[in-house]
Amino acid sequence: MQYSSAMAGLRERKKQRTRRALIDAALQLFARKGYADTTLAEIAATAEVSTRTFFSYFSGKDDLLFHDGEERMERALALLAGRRPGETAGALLLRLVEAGFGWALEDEALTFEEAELRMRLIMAEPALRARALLLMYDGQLRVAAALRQACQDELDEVEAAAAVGALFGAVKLAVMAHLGHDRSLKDIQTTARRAAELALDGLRALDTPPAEARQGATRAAGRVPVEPPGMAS
Amino acid sequence: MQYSSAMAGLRERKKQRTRRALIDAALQLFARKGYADTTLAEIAATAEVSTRTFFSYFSGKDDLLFHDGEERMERALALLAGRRPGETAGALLLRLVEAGFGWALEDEALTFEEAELRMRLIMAEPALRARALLLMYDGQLRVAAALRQACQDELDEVEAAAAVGALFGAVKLAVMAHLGHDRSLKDIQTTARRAAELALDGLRALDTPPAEARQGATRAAGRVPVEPPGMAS
DNA sequence: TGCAAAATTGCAATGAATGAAATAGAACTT
DNA sequence: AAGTTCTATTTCATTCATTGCAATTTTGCA
Repeated sequence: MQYSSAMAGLRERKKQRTRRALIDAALQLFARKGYADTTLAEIAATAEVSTRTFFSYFSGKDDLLFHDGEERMERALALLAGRRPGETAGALLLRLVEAGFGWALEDEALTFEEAELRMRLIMAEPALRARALLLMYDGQLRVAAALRQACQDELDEVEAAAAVGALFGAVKLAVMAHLGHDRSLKDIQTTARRAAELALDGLRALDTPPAEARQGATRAAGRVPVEPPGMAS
Repeated sequence: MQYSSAMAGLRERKKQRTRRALIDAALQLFARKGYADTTLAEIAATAEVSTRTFFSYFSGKDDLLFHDGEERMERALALLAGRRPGETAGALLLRLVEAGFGWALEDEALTFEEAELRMRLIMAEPALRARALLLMYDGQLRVAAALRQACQDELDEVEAAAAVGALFGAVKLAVMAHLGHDRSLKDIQTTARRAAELALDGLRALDTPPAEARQGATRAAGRVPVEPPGMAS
């Protein structure tokens, strides 16, 4: 225990380089041959390390694609911990969603191409989809716990969990279902906002289709009147 | 193609028996030694078939535990297709949630012990949790599509997906977070109902903690007045 | 009984993942 | 600078899930 955690030794720098080399090698191979058809041996060889070494950097082949999740999570938890004085639980959660978009966009160290490749791989490979969902799920549990902490006496455990589950569940499914049609970042963001608004307002807001009372004060955002009025299969 | 799908030939009955034998053997071994420490070879040996044969019944070790998902899904889709004349989208979804509980309870061919064992295994093994979440996710997409179909002109794609995601997301996370404390079926059901109500009413319903207007007509269920009125942090 | 389809099996191979011991490379000490 | 300690890497062996293929057995039916 010579020096503290924030070191700059050669050893540490080398490890970071190897880590990047593994990720880059993997992404490149995945892009070229697909996820399933790329072996760990190939990845390790391309990154110039032994196959065994791979496992001291990542817990498995899939872990490679989800290496930056923890950092995001910590920022999310920090945001929740920094709840503003008069802020309601709903507003706090909404702020988290918006902040998440900001983080995703301003993320250096992750080009658009990489992000898109990753998304394509995840959608194509069930194993990766499952892993992604697991991370979301575990993350939501942590967010729910943090929300409960931030709102102490206002929310019980079930309410906090339900709120988080509803909000992110809505956003997730809406974005995923909408994906495949278009892929403009802007459109996705709009979709996510609509879904979030819907979760905040409650599903019953959908129960009055014959135009009326749909302009609740909180309904100001998103919601461009774009869809064709009539439609059938 | 001598006879149609509903046959009773010896061949078919034997297959069903083998299938059950595999499931039973697996559950028994999982219960005794845990999921990870049970090999396919052991399962196959216990069920008196070759290891290779296992794969003509299940797609993998994990598939064994999720064999009854498709049937439930079909019932769910049928329920959605049978939307009642004046029924709102929210009411329809709520009816689906309630029906789901009914199905889970009146399910012969699955004892409480089995259900509980399965739940324990899924919670303990990340790989199984991931698989379960994947099934839920894919299922929700199908439910959203069916809901969209059932409500034709009332919901666009994003609204349908968001509604389904919010409702089931809330129920899922609330139940999961609440699990571990108690395990009474009744309690779980109550938790699920509260979460569903919350998703239907919208998260903003939580935004007015200083007692007032919290007795919306739809808020009749659960919700015992337990929390301390005051709050600060 | 005998034939055709379907199910089962044995065998081999691939690839992910893990454990253990040996080796090489850094960092620190004197 | 040489020696020592700590850590990363490699090598080797092993287990296990999964898949393809060819051989074999079982079942349904004429």
